[in-house]
Amino acid sequence: MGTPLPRDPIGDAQRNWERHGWGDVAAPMAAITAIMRTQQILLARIEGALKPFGLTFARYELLALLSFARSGALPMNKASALLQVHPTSVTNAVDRLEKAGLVVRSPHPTDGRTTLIELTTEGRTIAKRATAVLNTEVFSRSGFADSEVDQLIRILGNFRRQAGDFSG
Amino acid sequence: MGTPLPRDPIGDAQRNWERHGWGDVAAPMAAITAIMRTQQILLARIEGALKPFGLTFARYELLALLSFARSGALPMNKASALLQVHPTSVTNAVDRLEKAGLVVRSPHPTDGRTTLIELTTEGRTIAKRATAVLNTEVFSRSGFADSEVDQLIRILGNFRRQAGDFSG
DNA sequence: TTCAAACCCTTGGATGTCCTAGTATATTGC
DNA sequence: GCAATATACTAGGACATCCAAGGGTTTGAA
Repeated sequence: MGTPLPRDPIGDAQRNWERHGWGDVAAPMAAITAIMRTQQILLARIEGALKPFGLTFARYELLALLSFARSGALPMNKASALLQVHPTSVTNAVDRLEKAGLVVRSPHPTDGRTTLIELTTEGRTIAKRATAVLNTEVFSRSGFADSEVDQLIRILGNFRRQAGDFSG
Repeated sequence: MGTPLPRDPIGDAQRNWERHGWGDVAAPMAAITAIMRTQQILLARIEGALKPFGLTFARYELLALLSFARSGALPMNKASALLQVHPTSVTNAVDRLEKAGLVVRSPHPTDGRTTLIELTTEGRTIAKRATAVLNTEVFSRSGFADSEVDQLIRILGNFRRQAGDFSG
């Protein structure tokens, strides 16, 4: 995975699709494959930036979410819904963040089924520092032009709405 | 993860970024987060379509790659390079595909270090059928307009080239 | 009021990805 | 020709994601 390939493998795949009679879906296939690959590249950059903090992207996302909650606490099911991941993924992330002392679980005051995730002081500090690094090292140098960012937000926003992510 | 949220969580995150003094990178952050989420949605659809074949996307990609190789065989390192995944991921996929009887490992005729992955007859059949299902059930109904597909291919192609995926 | 249905979180299992060795084979350079 | 370096694959481990199931808590309908 070091040296650039001489040719774009996704472009090749698209041509193969066309050559085998799937010309009508070759372009969407290529676009979707490109999304998969782009996600992989971006995730690697993000995880690299977070590594010094002992954080993964999944854990960082949870920390960031909590840091924006007024009280610094959220029910696990709410975190699961907002992060759009399976509840067990939140359980997993909270286990590790709790072990690292960045969050604590506490019982919900009125609903015995619910567990609140609460940011610790250190958790809030780490969240702030990690955000700064992520912003300066990854998001500010994404490689996307401003107009491309706008297009991505628009196109993927429509897609996510269609997919049932949100109704707004 | 069933009911749509009343508001777009990524839009909310973008506003939170702006509110906390990161307005200059809020948009790229939102675009990148949207890519992550879109990948997650698409992957779920793809895996759903492949499930009846006992395939995952990773295994399917390898099968498809082999099916486009003239001889129906490729060295593992070449597959790793073309799929842009770590060699151990290919080892993993080949293990399972071999167990399922869809590919076989064979020694490289001249290089003792290299292992060739070869499509079996059944592997070729499954690849063809899975491709048809994927094309008709996922790629042909991606939810992206034609113009959006073009923009995605262009924007993400530039990005991948910048990231060092290919030099073409 | 009571009890079934709904909801919340966790455990256990299957997969995928990456990284870090470790073994075997090729290539290179002296 | 032989030793040092480079390549190719695999084993083992850390994490993340999802699904299926189980146990506790609430809700709501009879």
